[in-house]
Amino acid sequence: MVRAPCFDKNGIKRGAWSEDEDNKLRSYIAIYGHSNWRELPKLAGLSRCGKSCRLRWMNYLRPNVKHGNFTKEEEDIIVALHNKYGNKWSTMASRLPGRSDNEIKNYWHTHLKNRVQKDQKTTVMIKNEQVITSSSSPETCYVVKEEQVTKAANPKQCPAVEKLNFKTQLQEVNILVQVLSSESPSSSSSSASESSPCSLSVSDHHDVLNDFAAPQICEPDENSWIEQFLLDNDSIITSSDNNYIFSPLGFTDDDDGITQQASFQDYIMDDELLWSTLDL
DNA sequence: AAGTACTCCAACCGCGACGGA
DNA sequence: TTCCGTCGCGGTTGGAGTACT
Repeated sequence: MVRAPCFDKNGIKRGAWSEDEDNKLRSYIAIYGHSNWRELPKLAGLSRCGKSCRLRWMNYLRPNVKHGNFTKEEEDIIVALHNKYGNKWSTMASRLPGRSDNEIKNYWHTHLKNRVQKDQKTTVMIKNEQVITSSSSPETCYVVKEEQVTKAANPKQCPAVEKLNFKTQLQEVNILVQVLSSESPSSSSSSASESSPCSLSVSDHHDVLNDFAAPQICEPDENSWIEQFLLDNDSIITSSDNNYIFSPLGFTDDDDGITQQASFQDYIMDDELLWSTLDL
């Protein structure tokens, strides 16, 4: 499954790397590092170009590089990051420890792209009439249409319920926020809790829910599932230094005291808005 | 068993970004 | 400011392995 070794007109070897070449590169970098990729192959006794050495090191020989199957969690992270960044493979790789940009790119194209495209088709089909189910009572189905949430007369009218499941979307956001908050510039200099780069705060749930600015609900007494969901899922997230807070109310940056408040519908219905709100 | 089509991933290529002279 | 060398990124390709006919 690799290119057959060959030599170009300058005597530079190309194609698959041999065990011996790997060892040479590995041991050279272990001793001298890789400050100059161009000079490295000569010094290490390799008939390769610097670019090829760099690629081999970054994708395969580097310590802590994981090989083999991606976990379900890794898949979710990749999908979430791709939503946010598009084809920024190196950015995605920096948030997935042990995976190279090349590996993520390959995995996306061979495994995830088709799956996500399928999902998007389903979303487009019901673009103007989106559906949410309650996580606590799946038999209840809400239709969101132009700033209004109405309870569907018949849950069977909700053909794509799973694709737009509220819980699933927020879980995806939670994963992304955890990944992103771990590399937030301000969190690195934090003097606050050291325990986790991303901790959940439930202490403000009550206030948050009191302030909850939901759009017009046609049947206000029957939206209790929303509260129930919020309590069930600890969906208010703060980074360890409390600089960033993600909550159903908006994305808060305590540094300048600005709270960007988005509508309930924004968070649930519009991926673009949702990601742009998480502008880290 | 043999031929063909398809899958997957390591490696290559070209280009833009960046830093130093 | 411009030029040049190097690095890193993202798209593409080659070809071994596997599935299908």
